[in-house]
Amino acid sequence: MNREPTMSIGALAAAAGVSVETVRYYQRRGLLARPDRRYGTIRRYTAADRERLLFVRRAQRLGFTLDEIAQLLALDAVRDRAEARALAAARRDDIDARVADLLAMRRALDALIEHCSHGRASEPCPIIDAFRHAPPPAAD
Amino acid sequence: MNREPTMSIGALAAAAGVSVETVRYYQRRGLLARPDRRYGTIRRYTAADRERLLFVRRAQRLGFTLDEIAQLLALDAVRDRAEARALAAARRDDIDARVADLLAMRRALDALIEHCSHGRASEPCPIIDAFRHAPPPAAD
DNA sequence: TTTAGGACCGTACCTGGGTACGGGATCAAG
DNA sequence: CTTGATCCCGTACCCAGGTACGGTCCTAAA
Repeated sequence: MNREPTMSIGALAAAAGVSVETVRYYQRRGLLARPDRRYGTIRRYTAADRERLLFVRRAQRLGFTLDEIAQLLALDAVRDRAEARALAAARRDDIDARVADLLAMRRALDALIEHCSHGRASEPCPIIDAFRHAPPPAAD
Repeated sequence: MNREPTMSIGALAAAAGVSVETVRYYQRRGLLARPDRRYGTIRRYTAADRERLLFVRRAQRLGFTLDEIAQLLALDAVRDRAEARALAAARRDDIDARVADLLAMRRALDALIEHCSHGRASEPCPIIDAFRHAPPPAAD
């Protein structure tokens, strides 16, 4: 594996399937280092930079926010596994809560759609009607 | 039920559990009408206005965006049940897709957490390691 | 050598669903 | 009549996660 800084920012971005602007954005956010310009005035990137960028994208796909990813990266630096596990568990619980929420919505919508497909047209639509007569929303 | 415009914007907002600013925002978005100021310089609202506001909030709780709610309101005005049903079905499909996504994330996280809790400390954390060696993310 | 296509940088803008601010008018209570 | 709470309105700002723009500089290929 090539450890020499050979890639331009464009090549790095392409290798991870993101835009150059996104790479710069991650640099601003502190997720990626901005290498210094030893080789002319253009910054060059290594395979390690590419791995780190891919890491960010993969973690994003599991629902981590950029802030959480920054934390993971920091935990990795000090090899704090317990903390990393806690972070992952928090994400999992968050996902569980969101799924439960979505399923409740789904059931409600399903009932409405079902109800709406029976019954005569030009009566008020049960879907819309339901919003009109449902109990007031709970405080969030 | 009182059809006279009696409520101030503050009373209206309180009745629906939202802030005055939110009511104004909905007016700007075209979800709520801005009554004219026939009774002095202060705008007054009716029970119908309150119902419409509650409608908006309930629909929001089922995951409709404000734009979709505006559509529902328009469909209601012309009593287009088929279209309302289509909108609800689209929301439901959207929810299904999101749930599937979240469950995939959840499974991946679970596997990582499980894997991480076995194995010796001060080795690289499997959670973080997984991001490092996983296949490149699919293009979204 | 010229020229197209990057790279560089700072800064502004986008979405969605609001929240906050500031200055003036008005209303109800004491 | 004054005080304090509301109302009115326009405008700016917030969050995340970027995208877009504009101007200058650099580099590789013909």
